Amino acid sequence: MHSEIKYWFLRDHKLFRVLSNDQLKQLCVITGFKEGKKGDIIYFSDSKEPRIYFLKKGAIKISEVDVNGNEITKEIIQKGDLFGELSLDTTIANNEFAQVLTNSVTICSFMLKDFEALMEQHPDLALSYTKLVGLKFKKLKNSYSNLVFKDARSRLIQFLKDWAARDGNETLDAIVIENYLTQQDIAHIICTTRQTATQLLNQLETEGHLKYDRKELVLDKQFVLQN
Amino acid sequence: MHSEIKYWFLRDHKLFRVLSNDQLKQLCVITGFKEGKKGDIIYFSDSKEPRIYFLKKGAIKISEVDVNGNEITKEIIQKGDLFGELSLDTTIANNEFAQVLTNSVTICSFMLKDFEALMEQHPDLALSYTKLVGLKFKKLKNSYSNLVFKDARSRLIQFLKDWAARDGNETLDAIVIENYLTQQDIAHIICTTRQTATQLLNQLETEGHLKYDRKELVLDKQFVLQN
DNA sequence: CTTATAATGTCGGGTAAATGACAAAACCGC
DNA sequence: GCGGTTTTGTCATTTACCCGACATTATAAG
Repeated sequence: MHSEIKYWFLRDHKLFRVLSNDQLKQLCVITGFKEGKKGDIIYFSDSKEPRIYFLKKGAIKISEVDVNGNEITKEIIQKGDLFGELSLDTTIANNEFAQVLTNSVTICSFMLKDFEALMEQHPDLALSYTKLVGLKFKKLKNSYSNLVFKDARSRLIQFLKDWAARDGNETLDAIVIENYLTQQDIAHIICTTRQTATQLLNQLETEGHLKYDRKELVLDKQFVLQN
Repeated sequence: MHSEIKYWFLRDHKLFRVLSNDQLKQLCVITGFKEGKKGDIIYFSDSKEPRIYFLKKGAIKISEVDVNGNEITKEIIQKGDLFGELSLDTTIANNEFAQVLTNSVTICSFMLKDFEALMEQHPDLALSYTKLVGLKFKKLKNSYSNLVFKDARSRLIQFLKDWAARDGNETLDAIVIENYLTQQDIAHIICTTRQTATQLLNQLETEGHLKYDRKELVLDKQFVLQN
């Protein structure tokens, strides 16, 4: 691929459409360009030079592992989304990392300080970015509430609905999702154990709401619309 | 109090120091000035005219109640802090409200749209604001991890340490906090029941780590530093 | 001081979900 | 195809915490 093309990857994100070509070049995404395959770890949050990443193709998860090896997944990042040190804060450490879920990903990235400089010059950009962070903040608040108020089954259903909305292809009476998540992955997202996730998925399948296999997930349309 | 003085309340927050007097006046905080007493509800998140609030004096909690009447407290706001529609997003509903904890509070506020307009003109402001929201985002991520990884006792201890850091007065071998929280309040913060919170507090008291009563909380300094 | 109200203390039973352990099935590289 | 590895299925046991109930104590209000 010609490197000229790589420069314009960021245009896929509405945040960067307000920028001129020269401004976009300031971010110097070429050096931050990379491809990855399933299982690769993209970054650790305590890296010396904080960056922001743009996912051009594929899907990744943002996770944290505690001292006992327990993992939770805080967010699934899809094609066209940003991740990394979005909070612009580099003082408080957190043990987050990003791992590739799909067979391959394409990523470009830029340094936090370059981005901040650009925002100083471009108030539009700063405001849009603030809203982007604000939205992610709000979504996490929502996950937090769900975790406290709802049981594992409800959280699973909620997740499946969200996944369908983000990633599903509608057919006549179903929504089909190309499945790049194991039941273990799903368990981490809804904050439960693998065994519980398995049981609940089978329970939902028995009830006729979905069909799960390693390749794809088919959700009953009625089921997704209700609840 | 002269209304001229009220205008400059916001100067207490470092976010607003970059602004000129005229710019600060644009926010029109006078109309949003109010005092409140313990138990008062300051705002609901689904209000028609979203605002951002600055807490000049006192302490409040940001909570959510679900359909069954269960409550969680997402954040304690102290003197000098901002709250309200900080995410700048008005599309997704969440049932948050703010309630006064201390005997009295002093608050000023301004409308979201005025603030956004100001950020458009003042990239510095937008950038600082993003960092502020980013920090809150990061703190919530931390609470989320704690909720999943740690048991109620650990979460209580973590909360007490945070509270001591924010609000405590150091003595020779203890940290004294003026107590404006009931055990029910604390339970909401650490996402457990009142009964569990009570048991854990008494357990910690029996172990000699603290002394809790309705007026004040005394934490053993060793205890706060360790763990 | 008296009484109402709110906050704290305590206990036993019930339960969702974790844990650990193992088997079966699906997938992948060769 | 075969053999190793990953993923999924199932179950019996344990546990942290919830839930409801009630007694006791502190605080506020008349």
